[in-house]
Amino acid sequence: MIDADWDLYRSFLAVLRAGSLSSAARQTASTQPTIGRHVDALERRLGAPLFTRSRAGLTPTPAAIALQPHAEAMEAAAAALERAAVGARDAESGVVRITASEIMGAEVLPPMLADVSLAHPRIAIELVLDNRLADLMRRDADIAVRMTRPTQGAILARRIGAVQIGLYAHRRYIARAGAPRTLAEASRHAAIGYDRDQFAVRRLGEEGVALDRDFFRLRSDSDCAQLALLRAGAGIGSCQRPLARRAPDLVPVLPNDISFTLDVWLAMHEDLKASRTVRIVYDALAKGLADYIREG
Amino acid sequence: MIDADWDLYRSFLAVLRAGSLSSAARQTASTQPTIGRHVDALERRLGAPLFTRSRAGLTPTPAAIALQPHAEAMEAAAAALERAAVGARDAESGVVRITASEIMGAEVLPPMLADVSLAHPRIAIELVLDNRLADLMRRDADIAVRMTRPTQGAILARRIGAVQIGLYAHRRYIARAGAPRTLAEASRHAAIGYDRDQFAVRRLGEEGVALDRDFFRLRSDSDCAQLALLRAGAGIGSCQRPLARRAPDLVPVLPNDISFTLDVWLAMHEDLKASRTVRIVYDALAKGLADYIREG
DNA sequence: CGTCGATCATACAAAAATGTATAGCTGGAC
DNA sequence: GTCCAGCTATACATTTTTGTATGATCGACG
Repeated sequence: MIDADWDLYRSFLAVLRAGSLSSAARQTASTQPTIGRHVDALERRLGAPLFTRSRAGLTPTPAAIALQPHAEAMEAAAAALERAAVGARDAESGVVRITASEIMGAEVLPPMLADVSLAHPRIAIELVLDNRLADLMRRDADIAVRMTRPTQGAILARRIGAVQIGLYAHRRYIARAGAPRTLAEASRHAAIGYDRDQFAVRRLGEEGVALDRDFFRLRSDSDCAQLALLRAGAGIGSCQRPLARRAPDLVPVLPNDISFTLDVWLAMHEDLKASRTVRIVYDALAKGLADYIREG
Repeated sequence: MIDADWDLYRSFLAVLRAGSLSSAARQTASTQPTIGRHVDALERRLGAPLFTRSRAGLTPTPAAIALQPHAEAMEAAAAALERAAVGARDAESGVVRITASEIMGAEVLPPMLADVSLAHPRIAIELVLDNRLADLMRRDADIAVRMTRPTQGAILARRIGAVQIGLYAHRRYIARAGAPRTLAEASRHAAIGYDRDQFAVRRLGEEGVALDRDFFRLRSDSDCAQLALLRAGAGIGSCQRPLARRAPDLVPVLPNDISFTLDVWLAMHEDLKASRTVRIVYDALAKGLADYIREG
């Protein structure tokens, strides 16, 4: 009988995904020797080699690749169990984990979350800022604030509305460099935009704004850094309209020429519907985001 | 984030099934304090009570019951992973676990397994004797020898044939008590049969042998004990015909009146088809059992 | 009404797993 | 060619987990 500890499968899965013991250890809040021992133990119990060791990392054997779907099934079941457990407890307490884009998480959500936290002192909130989409199915987070429609299966998603995006600049910048009156003029200005983030550039392209990397004179893949540059008067950049209106010194640039909207979606797993705790935060965000959009 | 050790879920499932910490500990080769601590830890992590403790055992809360299917999904995935791992290793070595009925396991299989073991010294064999059906899906065993057609899903089953069952008695018994010539006469003899095993009695009923408990003067729910009684000349009992023919001192009783057959099935999980090790044992048993049946 | 058997909870010793630190190897950049 | 970053493997101290032994409580049963 094999009957290995289920924890070993979890380490196994982490190594499969990370590609090395060290990397897997970093992602699982463990250490490299521990993960290594787990893999050793699992290989011993299963009686089959799972990885070929090298100095560069661990390469999975065909056997390990064949085992991966099963380990992922275990992971999915564990996540479902956790969601069910969270949904089952009815107390207005516990931890709610939210994932959002950088701008949303750093600029828009904090006031709303502050309100929730004050009104419900027993609810703890974790905020994960990541422009990549976190996986609600795997329970990377309980609630997601996204700018695209969630496509995964058992996800409860609500479209809050569309936030307007426009070009802005600080008064100081305008005073020094003047305000462009046409698109052609704008190209001679200090534009703030993305560095290497292909995803963001492509998304802009879909919105009808075809720009290549060289168009930007100030480049950063961090949305927060872009916003900070904008506020510091470094140049012209895009900004969510309600956010810009809160800053009295930001003025619109070419509002009639460049303007588009991004949908705002709020999502949670269906299994968490029953959780009062998650629901409280979800509803607060729904209302807060709706108000925010209306500001624009 | 909850992110509990997966081992906790396993203990949780064991307690759910066993109904008490002590019982769960026995079934998992662990101890009662350990299982208890696991349950405590899981309740703390999930933030919800899972059991109401009492001196008689642990009663699951509704929350725990809701969580059970997920834990079972994890278990199923773990079992599938193990089967895949066993199937993937191609060496003719490892452990093969066989489940069989008492008679089959104690009287019929051992010579075959001895041959396999000699021919393949690196294959270890575990033999589980249990008249209840072990669960191949859960990987309670790799191979099952059964007397009924397996009904579970992804099971590879082969009908080896039908073994004849008849009544027998030892020469010594016949010499002392005489041989019955009719069924009516037989009812005055010392009959060997089942004690409280309803399943066995009902199965006899289905075969057209309607007998109640009082018919038997020598009762045991252990098939091995019944056979030993028969061999010791204690009375008249049923026996597989090939088995009886091996014992020179057992003579048939009323062979024309009472005789029926039991199918013999050999089963393994489909996932294990690829395993050379399991396949070797499976094929050896298939051949050995076919020869055995032909002896009758 | 007491006894027996089975249960959970707790204290303490033993065993096992983990983390820290370090050595050694490898591949790519300059 | 050398350096650097990143990786695995190993030794050792520490922490954590586990097991043993025991006490206390409850219910079945005679």
